[in-house]
Amino acid sequence: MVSNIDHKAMEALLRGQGCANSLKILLENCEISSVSTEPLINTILDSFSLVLSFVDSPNPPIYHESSSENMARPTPRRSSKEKLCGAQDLVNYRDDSPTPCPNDGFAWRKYGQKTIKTSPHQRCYYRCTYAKDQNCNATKRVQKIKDNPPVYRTTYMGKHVCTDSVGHDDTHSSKMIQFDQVVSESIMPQLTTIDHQVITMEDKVTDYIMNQECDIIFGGL
DNA sequence: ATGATTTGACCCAA
DNA sequence: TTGGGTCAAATCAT
Repeated sequence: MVSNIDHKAMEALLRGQGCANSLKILLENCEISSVSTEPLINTILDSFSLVLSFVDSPNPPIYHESSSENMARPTPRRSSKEKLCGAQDLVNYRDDSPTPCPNDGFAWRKYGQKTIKTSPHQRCYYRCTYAKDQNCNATKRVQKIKDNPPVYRTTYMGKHVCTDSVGHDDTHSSKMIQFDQVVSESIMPQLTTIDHQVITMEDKVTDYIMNQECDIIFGGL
């Protein structure tokens, strides 16, 4: 089991690495005249500072981009024993497995995979691990939408009603889902960022497709 | 043995 | 009829 601090450190490292790669691409393509490199550099430095703070301090500062308890973490592809349902954040996370599945703090079980007509990539379907046990109807779809750098679109549908949560209370009838800003838009304009977006789920909405799509970029890691 | 993933089949809406 | 979403048996991993 990886600690929460490790999750945040990993996330910060990946963010910094992603920005470094973006900077590299900009430099290689001589695009520094059109795009400021300063935000990239600052983000990289901030990432390292954050990681160092985790190492130095037993009580690391709360990362400013996150308001919920759990950050993504690089879990092994199979973590069947984990009880993770309840975390909210969708973060920049790289998985070396052939089928990247960014851990957003929920426990998901894959139940299908389809080739999509309009896309050369397959779409994977996941549902909450506790869908049966607790009648949790949360599902998500993950589809690669871009090759280089690899960009994955995750679409969340339904809401978590499972109670096996860590940290965040997810049992309310109204659902607040928050996504971390992965990388600032000025840094990666191609990335659809959702900065602390809050979606309130009303009970009257029966077909409450959240359709919160977040393009997750695993830039050249 | 148990739980997760894979994958072809099936269902249904457009 | 076609394509997207889900089911469920087979397979795999622990």
